[in-house]
Amino acid sequence: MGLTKSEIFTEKQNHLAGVFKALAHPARIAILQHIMKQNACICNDLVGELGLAQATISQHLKELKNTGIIKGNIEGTSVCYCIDEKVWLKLKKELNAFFTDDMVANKCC
Amino acid sequence: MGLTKSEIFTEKQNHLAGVFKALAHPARIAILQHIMKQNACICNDLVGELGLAQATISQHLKELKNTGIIKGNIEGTSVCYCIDEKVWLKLKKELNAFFTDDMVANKCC
DNA sequence: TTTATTAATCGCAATATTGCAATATAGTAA
DNA sequence: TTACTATATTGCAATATTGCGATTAATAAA
Repeated sequence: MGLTKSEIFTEKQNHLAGVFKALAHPARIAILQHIMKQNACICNDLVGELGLAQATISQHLKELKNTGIIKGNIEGTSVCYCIDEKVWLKLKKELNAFFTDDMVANKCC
Repeated sequence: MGLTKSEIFTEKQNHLAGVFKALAHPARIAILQHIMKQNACICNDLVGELGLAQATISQHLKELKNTGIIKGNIEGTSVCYCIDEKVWLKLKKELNAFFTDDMVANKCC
């Protein structure tokens, strides 16, 4: 049906899946890496850097913004996007918890 | 077009995105958590636990198996799925690196 | 004002994902 | 053998995602 049955899962599970989903595209990975490399903010040099159309990149930025990972400041005619460090560290902790805390010694196969 | 232009990204970016994609569904999160909680392997008690049809769960398991996160051992008539610890730790490192190594002090917005 | 420039949004086509009923396959039990 | 159980696979419908051209909105420069 193409429609995820989110009602049957916990909020935490839906949230985690949502975070992973936001990162589940190479363009968005590339965008984040690009933002991280520049010690300063960048706007849409991305359009030049990545081989994607402006509309496409704008959409990916929107998705990243919707999940809170990045935030944008209008600077004159262009927009400056940066990682939201608070959110970033929170996500890092969450993912780490998923990979660690829930992991019980599991030796069978 | 619905078709990700993976040619224009690095292998690493595509790989990372692929890992995130495998985890980008609450059912797959739930399946992994379920496997982790049981100190032993489980098969398709999942069909009872989660509210999804057998065919659907089998498909999610297949996806997790394809990315290498879990592996399945045939045990008589049923199949025992477990986390592949080697892969799991590798992924944990990779994701951690993504969230840490590439992160440069980034104070602007 | 007019003209660029930057970025967001709209609308569409192509493709992917999700979910499930039905069926197929494989092993066990009788 | 037949019957049963557990999984996998197939085929389909509904929905989501990806990508982009075209347009729009907003600001800057002339």
